[in-house]
Amino acid sequence: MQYWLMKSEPDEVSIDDVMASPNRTTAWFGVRNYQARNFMRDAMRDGDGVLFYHSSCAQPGIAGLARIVGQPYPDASQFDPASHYFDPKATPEQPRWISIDVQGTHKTRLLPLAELRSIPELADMVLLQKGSRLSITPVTPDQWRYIEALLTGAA
DNA sequence: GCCAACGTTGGC
DNA sequence: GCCAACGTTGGC
Repeated sequence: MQYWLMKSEPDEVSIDDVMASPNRTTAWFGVRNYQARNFMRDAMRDGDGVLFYHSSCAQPGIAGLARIVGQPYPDASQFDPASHYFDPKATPEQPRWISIDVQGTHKTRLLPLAELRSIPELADMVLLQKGSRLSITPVTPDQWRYIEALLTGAA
């Protein structure tokens, strides 16, 4: 069991959008960074925990909890010339980019980035390191437990 | 809108 | 393989 933080622009897909989806599940597509892709392809497992993060918005921060569902599969948008995420170098025989399904479990209060930065126990989060921009970053079990308890009141 | 930081591309 | 130029991310 591993844990991840996944960034989404709420204008594109917000925690409310995820919770309103069938089965509260949505395809995570449009990742166009190799390091983030490799996490999806090589490390994510069915059931992994996800911190759902709102980025590039007025109130950046963690907005909910989710989990990984199933296995990765080719991202359909890479083959679609009309898509913003079209990649002319990708073919169905040799896909470059992948999707994975994410199921919302809780919408939480917004845990703002500034508050995350103020918590000593979370100082080592990859998200908070200088220059960190990756849209998918690993979260340690300790970091997960701390944030889960903070947001859900769970022990 | 600004800009720092990082990633990708492509000529050589 | 180097590296300059360019593009993107994302907080502020």
